[in-house]
Amino acid sequence: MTDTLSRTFAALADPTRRSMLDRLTLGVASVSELAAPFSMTLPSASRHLKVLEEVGLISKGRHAQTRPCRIEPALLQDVDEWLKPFRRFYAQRLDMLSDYLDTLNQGEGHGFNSDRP
Amino acid sequence: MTDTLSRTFAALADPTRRSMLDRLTLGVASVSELAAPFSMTLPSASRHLKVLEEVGLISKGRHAQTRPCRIEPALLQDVDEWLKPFRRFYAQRLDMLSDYLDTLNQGEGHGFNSDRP
DNA sequence: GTCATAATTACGTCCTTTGCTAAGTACGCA
DNA sequence: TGCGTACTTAGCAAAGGACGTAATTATGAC
Repeated sequence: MTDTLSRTFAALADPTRRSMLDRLTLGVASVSELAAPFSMTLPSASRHLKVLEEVGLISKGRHAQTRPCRIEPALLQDVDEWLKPFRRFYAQRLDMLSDYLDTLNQGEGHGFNSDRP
Repeated sequence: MTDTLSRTFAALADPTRRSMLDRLTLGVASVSELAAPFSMTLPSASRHLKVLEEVGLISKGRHAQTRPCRIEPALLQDVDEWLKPFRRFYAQRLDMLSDYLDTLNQGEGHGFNSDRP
């Protein structure tokens, strides 16, 4: 389990860490701010943020005593890219992509049948 | 770590299991077929498939002695849905979504531009 | 310098995961 | 009914993850 995608998925396999990432879509936040919604101790929350930082899903700056955290989107994009080959299995249920994938299936003939599950 | 999304990400946090899912995009395959590319023993590979089945990423049928496996796309779609709020952080680099998101950013509510290429 | 705040590190414990080997189950066929 | 193939279960050891408490570093205010 040493590759980047595996470590990314492992980091996302925790509801606390996903919730922290959700919070960060609203903007930069300190460790304490990110820890506040949870019932765990600050060291535990800090370790979750360290996991996110070490894998590369967030980065931390410095401002006085606080460590402002922000999202680093590259790995989430990697996850998105990994999902691509699977989209045709549920494309008809995806609002955002349905028209695009319908077009792809009808026209381009990129090597797969649109009537396969 | 009992919620579905956490168990899904945990199941995907293993290169063997992701590789098995990749293989299943080509169509149904038996346990032995899915295990063949890996250097591990058959019981270990079978256990990986059991993890995928228990979380709901694949399902197994029965055909003589074989257990044909197929992808169950619902959870991958859940992952896709979870990614949605993060797409705006890397949208300009996503081929598939760039047109849609450009439209969105220009002020449209949520309609899909149907006269797009 | 002294003190308070923000965050991290150290350490111990519990639980889960992953791999192996060996044994067991389910099915089709002669 | 007995045999081979396909797969699963059982049991064990090694490794990793998540939590808490206690101690430590880093910065700013006084």
